[in-house]
Amino acid sequence: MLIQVPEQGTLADVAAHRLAHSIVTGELAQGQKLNEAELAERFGMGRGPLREALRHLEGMRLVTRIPNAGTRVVVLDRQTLSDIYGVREALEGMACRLAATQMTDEEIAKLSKLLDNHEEQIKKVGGKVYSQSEGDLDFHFQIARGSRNQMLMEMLGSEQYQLLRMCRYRTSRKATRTKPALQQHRQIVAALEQRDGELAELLMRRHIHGAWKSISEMIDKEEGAA
Amino acid sequence: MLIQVPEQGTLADVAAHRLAHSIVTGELAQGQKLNEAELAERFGMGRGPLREALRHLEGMRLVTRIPNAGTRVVVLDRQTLSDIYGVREALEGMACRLAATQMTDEEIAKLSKLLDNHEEQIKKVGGKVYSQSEGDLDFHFQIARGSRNQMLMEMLGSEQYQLLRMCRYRTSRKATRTKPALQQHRQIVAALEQRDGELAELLMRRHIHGAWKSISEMIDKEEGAA
DNA sequence: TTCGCCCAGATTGTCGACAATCGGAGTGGG
DNA sequence: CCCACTCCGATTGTCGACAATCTGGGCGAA
Repeated sequence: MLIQVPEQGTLADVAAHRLAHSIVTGELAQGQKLNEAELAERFGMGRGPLREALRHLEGMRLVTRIPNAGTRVVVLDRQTLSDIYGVREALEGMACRLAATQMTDEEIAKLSKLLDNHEEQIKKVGGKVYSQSEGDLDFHFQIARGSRNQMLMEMLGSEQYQLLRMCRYRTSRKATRTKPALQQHRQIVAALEQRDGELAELLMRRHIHGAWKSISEMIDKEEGAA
Repeated sequence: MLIQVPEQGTLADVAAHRLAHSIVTGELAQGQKLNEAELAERFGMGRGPLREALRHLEGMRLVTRIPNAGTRVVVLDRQTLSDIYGVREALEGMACRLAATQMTDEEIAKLSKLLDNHEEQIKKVGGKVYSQSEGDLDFHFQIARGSRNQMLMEMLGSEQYQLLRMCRYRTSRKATRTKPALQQHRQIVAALEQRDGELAELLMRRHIHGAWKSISEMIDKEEGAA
């Protein structure tokens, strides 16, 4: 659904997808250096296609490259994360406003159902926090789809601008705040059902702002500990 | 200023920059196929670096690639342009709101001065419509800088998401609407001087919305003629 | 001791050649 | 006359080797 099949196209494409996945899931640590020869062997291909994959990732800002000094996974410091959440607030708010007028009744019903599943999983306690996070991702992406704005969809959910997804994986597995989040999701769906775009936008912005505040505190604590 | 030096890094980097520039200025037509061997010879390099450059552009969505069938310049149809302007409205509005509280007095004064130059050039009649468009670009970018949000700056002005710039070059040279645009710019600067973020956002959104309406009509006319 | 130089080892950048695949012209049959 | 098949040229995908550059450690002189 969100994770697309490895795409049996060129080797460079599969490498780009695998690397992108490894990066957003945190399997590759931030700032980690990416050795071309090593990765090429791991993926069973030559260095040519692998370099192309790295250039692709560089284009979407998942990695940083310094000439003659290698490429590294991008580092999301506190300031960058703050910036990202600010942009997300604007974009997802916009998506909500549009979705309120553009989504079909069926889509909204499906969204509501998604939250039911979500609640179910939370009751069964936290073994599967990961899938919970994945579900949250799905919720936000479905709304982006509902906006009927292709660019918005790409920025928020698709392979493009994975940065937004990256911080989620990095933070949301800590799994605080799942219950208030669910509550807020319900409120948003209610606003969509009433076709109240302004309210939906307001609620979404508040939801994301709250998420950032929570994550921000968490970072402060981590840094205090370290 | 906005156009960065060709960057004497790797060959792939200079190719990426030259191609990106050719695309956003319209020197390379939309949908045009890009032949690897031909471009490589034109730039005086092998196909390796050139392919990397294409992969980079693919990452930033300036070109589309179909396996075993070559890469083409992205095509901005009417729907895509509409989507882009919608996103720009949200992002530049946000930039304005932030800039109202973040910009220094000096920066705002400089912005006002920029508009003076701008007005000067308009009075000298339109030989240099191109530079007028460049000036408009600068105005918007300076505000993005004023937001102090790095991600916003990259999305709106820097090399990333050149799509936004691309449609400008393609449309704004027609040079209608320069005077009302200048008027709106003045209003925005006035709002910034008063540190009224809400008003500044409103004005910017209206400004961009108006620009889209104007461009949309122009496209309709073109399609009607064709 | 400490600073600077120099030299390997490793890593990145570039090229040329070869294999795989696609599109289209030409041809033959219905 | 039209459709389908085949083959060929052109273009893309991939690999291996070589050149250029950086990094880190050892050595010698002040």
